[in-house]
Amino acid sequence: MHLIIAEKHNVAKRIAQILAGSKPKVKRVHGIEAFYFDDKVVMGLSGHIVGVDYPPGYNNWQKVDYRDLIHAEVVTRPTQGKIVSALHDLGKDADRITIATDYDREGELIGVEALRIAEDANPTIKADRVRFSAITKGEIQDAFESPGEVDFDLASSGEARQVVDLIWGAALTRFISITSGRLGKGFLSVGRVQSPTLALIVDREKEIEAFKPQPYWEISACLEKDLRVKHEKGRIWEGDLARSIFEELGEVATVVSIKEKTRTDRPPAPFDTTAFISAASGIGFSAANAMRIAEWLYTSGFISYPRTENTVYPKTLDLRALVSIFKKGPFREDAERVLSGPMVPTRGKRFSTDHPPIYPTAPAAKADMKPDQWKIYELVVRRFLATLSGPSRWIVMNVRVEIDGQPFRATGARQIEAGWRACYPYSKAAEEILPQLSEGEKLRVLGKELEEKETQPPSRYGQGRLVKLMDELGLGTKSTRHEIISKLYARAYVQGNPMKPTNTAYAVVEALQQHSPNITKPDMTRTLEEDMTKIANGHVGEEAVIEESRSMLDAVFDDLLRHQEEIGTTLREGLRTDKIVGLCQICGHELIIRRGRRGSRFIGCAGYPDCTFTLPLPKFGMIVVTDKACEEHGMQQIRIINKGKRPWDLGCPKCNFDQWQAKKAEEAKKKTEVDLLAKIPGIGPKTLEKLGAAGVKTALDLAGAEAEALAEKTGLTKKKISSWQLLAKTMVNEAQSC
DNA sequence: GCAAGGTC
Repeated sequence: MHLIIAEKHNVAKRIAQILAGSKPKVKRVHGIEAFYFDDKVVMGLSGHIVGVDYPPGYNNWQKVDYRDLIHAEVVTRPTQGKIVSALHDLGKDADRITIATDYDREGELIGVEALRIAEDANPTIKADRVRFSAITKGEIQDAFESPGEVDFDLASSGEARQVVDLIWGAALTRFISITSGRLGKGFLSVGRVQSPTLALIVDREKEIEAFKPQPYWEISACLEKDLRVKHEKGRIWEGDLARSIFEELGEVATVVSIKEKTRTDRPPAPFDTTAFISAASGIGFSAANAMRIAEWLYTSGFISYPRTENTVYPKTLDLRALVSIFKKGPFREDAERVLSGPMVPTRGKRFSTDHPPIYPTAPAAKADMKPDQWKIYELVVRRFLATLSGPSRWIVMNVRVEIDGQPFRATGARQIEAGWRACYPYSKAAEEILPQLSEGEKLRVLGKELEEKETQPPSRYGQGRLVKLMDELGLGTKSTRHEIISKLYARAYVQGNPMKPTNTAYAVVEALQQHSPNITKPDMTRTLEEDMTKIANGHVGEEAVIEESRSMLDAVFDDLLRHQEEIGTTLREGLRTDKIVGLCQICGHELIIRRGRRGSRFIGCAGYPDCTFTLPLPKFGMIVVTDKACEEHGMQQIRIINKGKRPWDLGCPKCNFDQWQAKKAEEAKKKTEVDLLAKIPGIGPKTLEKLGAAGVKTALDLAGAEAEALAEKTGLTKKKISSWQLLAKTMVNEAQSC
């Protein structure tokens, strides 16, 4: 039998369909679908099916020596048990295995992982490799007609990457966590990709803090015909100059020149993952949420594979047929407009062979999905249609005006052809219509304005922008960038969007920048890439690269361990400041998030034991001290993050506690009133039921009820009710007075 | 309980 291995289930299915003349037979092996035809069977993996880790015995963070961790043997073990078992079974019966995983480095490694399992089951199995860059009939058939060899060097380079990442990540993560005392659930982490990313955010925040705003002035004037003009100098840095210009402005403006130009505004390139996340971020989706929804749309058959670096549609894609699927439904008008045009697709800068750009694969109705899913689907459809639309055209008008010798200008823009903007409303460009004017025309000056402004600091990174930046710097991959960002939130290194680093992040980045600077820079990824290329080319062995990396890490630890005490001090100080909620209103000391003996958490006063002020905090979830303060109590608002749930904005802990107490008191009051009703002599369970059905549930309800109406509703006598009411009133009064 | 990389 001939066994064929693909990287994912979907691809296995497509390959089987293409290679089998007829429909392949589906059989489950250990729960995994395999596709049979002739004497062949195709099976899909789920990416990596094994992973690297330390052998047992290295699990105790505090007890394992760092040096041992750095030099420990790294083992590979199955992470996808069922798939491994299926592969083992199929391998036993196969005399040939063809690796048909994705055509890239990780794909080669994933293929070798599968091959090793098959060889374990059948040592004499013959292996080969097919390479294709699109899952089309032509490409697949060509690839299978001339298979090549498995590239073990390329796979080794991927393996070196895995080991280096594990060793550096584990050793530094443990060191930072132990040294800061943050063990258990709230540990601090370090990694080749996450730490440089965090450093970007921290460095930007430092820039913002160090920013000194510069004052400047802008002069504008309002003219007849509703024409607003600005002084040509734009920003004027000297206040005296600005004032003197402003004061000398007279009553009449003269139009000096009018220039018109047409401007074409080209449609956007097809979506790769980075551009997709960036666009989704622009309409309010976090990177991780956008990818989660895209994943769902993909597995539900609505869009193509969402993890791609390609911004050029492959020739084999039938664009006209694809647009035609939207001839019915909400995109009808746009689809018809596109179909009636020349339909020349745009191309982005990056052309790779991994997967096509993201495009819609099936029509859908709004009712088919949840609102967020629809928003993302609509974005993909509109982007797709936009890439096949013509440019948007504008007439740009530049008007120069003089007021008492001072040059002013106005710029207008009028859209004359919407082009792609007709179907892609996400990036707006506003029109600015200027009145009809002629050169030499005189206009009265109706008003003038001198505005004092300040230069603004750079803005914080939003998630979309950060993903773009990571892409440019080579940090992470199309599949991992959004996960890395989620990780920074999970570790409480950042909060909000745009992202603001916490003091913990400052402290960790600072410690690393001082003692292990390479892990905080994108260069580490770059050097690792270079080493991997060397391994792939056969110039150096996997082991040599790993050993060199180990000795570099040893040198880093020489320094780290020498300074462990001072690193611990600064780290703990950073962590402490993230736990300050505000100042105690009783004694003025800091209010700090503390941990109780049984893992409970509370806000306590630093003045303890002299001051015993406390506030409770929820048992579960990560507590985040936000930068918003309560106006009434001056305390920072609290946010609780539970994995997989929406964050809970608890707000000011004092307000929250007061509300909770008020609610409790209200409930307790209600309860005693309920209890009181049952205590009235003559009211038994049956009568209680009757009263309850009539809406009388507490003694207070009874006291306030209209006796006659209640008698009618319950069938009880009015006399009885009246006597109970008397009792109820006294009981309620008594209860309230004590 | 650590990383980053595949995929669902």
